[in-house]
Amino acid sequence: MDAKSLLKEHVSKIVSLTDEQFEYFFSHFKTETYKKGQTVISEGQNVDKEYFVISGCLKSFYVNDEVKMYILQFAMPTWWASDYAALYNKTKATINVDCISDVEILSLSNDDREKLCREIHEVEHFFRWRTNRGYVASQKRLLSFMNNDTKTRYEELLALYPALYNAVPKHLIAAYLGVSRETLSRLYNASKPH
Amino acid sequence: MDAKSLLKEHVSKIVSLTDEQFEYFFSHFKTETYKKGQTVISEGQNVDKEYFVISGCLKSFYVNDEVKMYILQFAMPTWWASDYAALYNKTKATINVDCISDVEILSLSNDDREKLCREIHEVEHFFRWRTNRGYVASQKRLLSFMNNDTKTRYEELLALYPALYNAVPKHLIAAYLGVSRETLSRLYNASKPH
DNA sequence: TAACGAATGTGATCTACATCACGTAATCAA
DNA sequence: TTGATTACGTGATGTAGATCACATTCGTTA
Repeated sequence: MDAKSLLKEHVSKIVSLTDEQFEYFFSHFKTETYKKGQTVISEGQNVDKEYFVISGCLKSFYVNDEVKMYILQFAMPTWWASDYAALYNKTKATINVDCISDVEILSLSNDDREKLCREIHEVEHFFRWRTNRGYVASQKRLLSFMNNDTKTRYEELLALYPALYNAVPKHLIAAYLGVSRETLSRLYNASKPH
Repeated sequence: MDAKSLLKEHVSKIVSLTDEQFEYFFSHFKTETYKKGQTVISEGQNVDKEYFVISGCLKSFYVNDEVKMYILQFAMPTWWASDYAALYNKTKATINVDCISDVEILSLSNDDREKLCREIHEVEHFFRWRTNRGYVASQKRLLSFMNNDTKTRYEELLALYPALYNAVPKHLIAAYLGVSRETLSRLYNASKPH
């Protein structure tokens, strides 16, 4: 499916926009393509856009002083990604976003989002809905982190993103789960049929 | 400060409502008071309201099968609390909310919030803003969980809620940090002057 | 003011996972 | 095809924090 249709279908699930409204809405997005491994947002820079994934897979992640990486999100088609803390507060990025595969994404600037939200009530409703979902998902993941062991979280992750299993290297899955790649490897091989 | 003024001041920081609009907005809230230890939301029941804290302190928490408690949030005055997953998805509560002290809160039903969001664009903007902040805070806490040791998270918590230190028993702080009360006790006493 | 339960402190032991070290397999670029 | 880089597996060892057990202090209520 092309970018415009994908976005339209995604938005239509939540709010009804007239064709003119959607055209206007869509006119604020810009198509961008990246190759596997390229960087979309990197730590320290200004962030003024968020991204809607059309094809491929992004990851957003934090890297600490000891160069350990923690993945906040894998963004598959119809998912949104950015450094929202930096975007909303107009501060420098503290997280990175890059491409796990070749990707096509639509970018929307913070100013344009806010303008669209002001101009079209339905658009504001859509973005409120979107953040609500993100908030609930984030709380759920936090709880799972506190409550469940690594194996359970690994199974949860595969249930949430079944496509990931073959799409991304295992050390990235470990970085999402917050464990070392060695631990994930042992875990994974322990439950294999022998 | 009385409930109405506190809510008005809180909302005014983000959006401008006319006096009539605010009166109308406020008319959908209901004052509720609880004693220390009473339950506001408990697991398994239907959830149809969210709460704005006027005075006192709530906690929202999850209890797992082994009866271990994990605190998602301490809600102080001007903070909002509910089981948002249950509220938004109209499912049964999986988390509990109860009172750490005597409290006064304002309740707003889900239906009324949605109605107000439809009727007054500014109100929708306010709630979008509120969820955005919650989302960013939740992501930040998740990262801290993955990246920092218990001591660092303990110091972060006290920086975020300085009032907590004397306001709540230490085993609740442990439940927020996701560690056992014994571990927190040792941590805390290790850094004491002798 | 007595007494009971809740909150806290602290030792001993156990365990999941990190870290380090090294080897092998797969992928990619020239 | 080959060399280099990246992904992955696995043993040995270290450690933060869990768990269990029990003592002590504090607060509430009768």
